[in-house]
Amino acid sequence: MAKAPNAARRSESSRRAILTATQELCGENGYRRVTVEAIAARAGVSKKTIYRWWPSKGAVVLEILDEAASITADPPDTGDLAADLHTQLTEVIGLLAPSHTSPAAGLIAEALQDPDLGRELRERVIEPRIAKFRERLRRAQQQGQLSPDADLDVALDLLYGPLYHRLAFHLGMPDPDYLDTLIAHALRSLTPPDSTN
Amino acid sequence: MAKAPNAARRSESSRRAILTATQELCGENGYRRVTVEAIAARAGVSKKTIYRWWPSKGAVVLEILDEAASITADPPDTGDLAADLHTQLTEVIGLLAPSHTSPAAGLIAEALQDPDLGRELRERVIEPRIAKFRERLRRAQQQGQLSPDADLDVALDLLYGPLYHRLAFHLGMPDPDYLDTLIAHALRSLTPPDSTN
Amino acid sequence: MAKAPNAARRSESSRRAILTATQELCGENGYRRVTVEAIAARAGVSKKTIYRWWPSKGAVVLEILDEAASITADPPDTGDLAADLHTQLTEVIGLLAPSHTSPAAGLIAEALQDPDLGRELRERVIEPRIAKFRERLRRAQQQGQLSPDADLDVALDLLYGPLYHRLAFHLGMPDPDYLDTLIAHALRSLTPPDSTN
Amino acid sequence: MAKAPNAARRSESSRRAILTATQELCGENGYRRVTVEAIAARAGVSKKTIYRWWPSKGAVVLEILDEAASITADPPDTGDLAADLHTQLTEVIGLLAPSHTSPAAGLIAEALQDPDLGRELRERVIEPRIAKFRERLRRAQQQGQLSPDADLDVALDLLYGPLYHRLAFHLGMPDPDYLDTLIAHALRSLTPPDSTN
DNA sequence: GTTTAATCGAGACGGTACGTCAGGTCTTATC
DNA sequence: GATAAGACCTGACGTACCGTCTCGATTAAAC
Repeated sequence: MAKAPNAARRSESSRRAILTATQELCGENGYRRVTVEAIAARAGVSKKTIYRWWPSKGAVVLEILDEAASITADPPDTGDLAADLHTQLTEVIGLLAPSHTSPAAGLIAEALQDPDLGRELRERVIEPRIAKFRERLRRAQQQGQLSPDADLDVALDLLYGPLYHRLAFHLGMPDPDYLDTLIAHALRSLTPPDSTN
Repeated sequence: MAKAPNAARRSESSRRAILTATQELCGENGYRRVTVEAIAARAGVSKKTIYRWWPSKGAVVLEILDEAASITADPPDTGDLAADLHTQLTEVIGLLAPSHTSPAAGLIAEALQDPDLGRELRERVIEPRIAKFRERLRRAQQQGQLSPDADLDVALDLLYGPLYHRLAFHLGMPDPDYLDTLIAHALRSLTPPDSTN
Repeated sequence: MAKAPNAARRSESSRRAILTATQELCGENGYRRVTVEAIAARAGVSKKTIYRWWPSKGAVVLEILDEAASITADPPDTGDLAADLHTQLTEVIGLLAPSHTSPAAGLIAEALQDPDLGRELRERVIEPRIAKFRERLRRAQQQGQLSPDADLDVALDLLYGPLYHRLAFHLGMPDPDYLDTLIAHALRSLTPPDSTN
Repeated sequence: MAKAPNAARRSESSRRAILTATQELCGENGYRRVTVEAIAARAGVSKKTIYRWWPSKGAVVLEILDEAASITADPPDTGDLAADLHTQLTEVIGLLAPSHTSPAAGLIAEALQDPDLGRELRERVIEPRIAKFRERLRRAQQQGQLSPDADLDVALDLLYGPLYHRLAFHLGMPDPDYLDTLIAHALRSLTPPDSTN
């Protein structure tokens, strides 16, 4: 505790400048080519200030995603499950594309090879959002739109999986029609065969 | 043209040493921490020799995967589709885990941020294998095990997707039971509702 | 003018703590490795407080020497010129050795490359002491112990010179016997050849 | 031994560029303000190349002095001892002045606080030259120009000392007349009182 | 006895340079 | 002509201090 920098005296303007510069540089050059030096230069900030508050470039980008995620509303619940899923997944697709300039895609790539960063990413950004998504699915399940014994983890894998499959191999994110097809298949497999839906 | 290295004079022993050293170093330190310098030192080879034949560390690893893929047999076809899928996906899981020392996972991570490497990876390693996998599915479709109008791309997304979803967030690869569950869901959504399977 | 610090409000305890910490750190690590940050930490003082009253580390050390010099008595005058010179030079040797932890030696080294600090050092510490030394020599001259036309600057150069010559090349300070030899030579060259001394 | 860089492959042009750049920068900014980064930039060389062959800025400057010393002829021997000393000391004065841009003065200042550098400076540059100077004095002694029992170390201290005394306090190097006076005093103290010189 | 204004501790800040590391190119000598 | 060895330029890394600055809290002078 005693070693932590004194957050009370932290300069909010520097923090903002760093986050903004990082986002801009990701957009311009792609996550991979962003360097801490360039962030510092663009933000008009010393490298020390970046390293004082974040352990690495990845942590800065993580905070960007974290902020973005905080602002984002909860998963929609209009009553139409398929439509809500479409809305939700479209938003995720928007975060991941285009993969070579998306901070999110860059961070996922780095986190793949950095367990610490991966854990941070999962705990601070992914799981909270997934939890809400799962709640949405649970509500649907309680309303009989999903099989009562459906495994919601399976649902998450079937719905999110294709996005990351395609991301991994630059296959291009699903277009709206294809996304609907994917959702339809996922839902069909999670719905009782004799359902009257 | 005159500048292209003359493959006829290429030293096979150097090539082997490089590939072996790379694979060992990936296993020991993880893809991320492997450097061309370390490969050269371990292989008893000059960096120049590596760069003469491969453009980057990623390309070396790609060749390792390529070789491994060539050796691997075609997707199994025992007649039992679910079992064959299980076999096939288990093999992929074996390639991807553990994600921090798997050359494949490392290469996917790097390719995410390097379009050229991504293209190479897709064309030389992924697509040929997927093509065979798709053939296997097509045979199943012709035998009525899948809906005649099922979209095989959807099948690929539903079957492979969960692996990459879990890879992306260090969620752990599916265990055999869960894998069966995933396969069952995928197949159910690709099978006519009135199917007697 | 309004910006000049108000000496009346100055905290004497901070001043003392800074000077003490500096002296300790010089002794422990050598002048070169002493930093303003370390002084502040050791003294329990903010860097701002140091910079408010001194322009640099060198100035702090200068004040230490200045204080020490003020305490020190005037050059001795027992009537025995050679003995008095021996006493005086021995004291200077004590200040300069051991050269890597002596604040004085460190300051001289830094002043060599910093004209401003050099001027301060000369004006505040060196010249006042040299003036008294010169007076002592003048008294000796008036008493016929030195040639009436002896150049006292030469005397200073011959007497002090060897110390700095040896300091410059880590040749070790003269031991008492050698010091006597040096003094004898200096005096001989400053004394009339037919002197009956 | 195995860890030492392979001097056989060393680039002489880089070495020259580094030494030249360093000398220029010393002359322009003074030793103190010369940085390894600036040397590298001016020489069109990477910092790595500098650190491969020298441990520090001081070592580079040391090599400059070493080279200069190698080129310089031996101490003169015209038979006129006082004149030869004058020539020799004038050359040393030329090396040390002006003290704020002279590489030699800067190096002496740094070596004062860096025992390793000090030892290198002494062994590689100072002692070889002093040895020849001492030989010159010994020849003079054998020819009866100095007292047969004169201590040549004392001679060195008396002759070189004033230069370093004045260097230490920015007192200005002796002008030719004053230098003659100093030499005359030193010689008088080293010559038998009844000498007929 | 209050004001009140400067100093104090703490330490964040923009900088400069450090010394190190790896990338990818080029040179030299060997086979 | 390909190779092993490794020097080279480039550029980024993460760190150490510099000297400046902003914050409340303290404190001594002026009211």
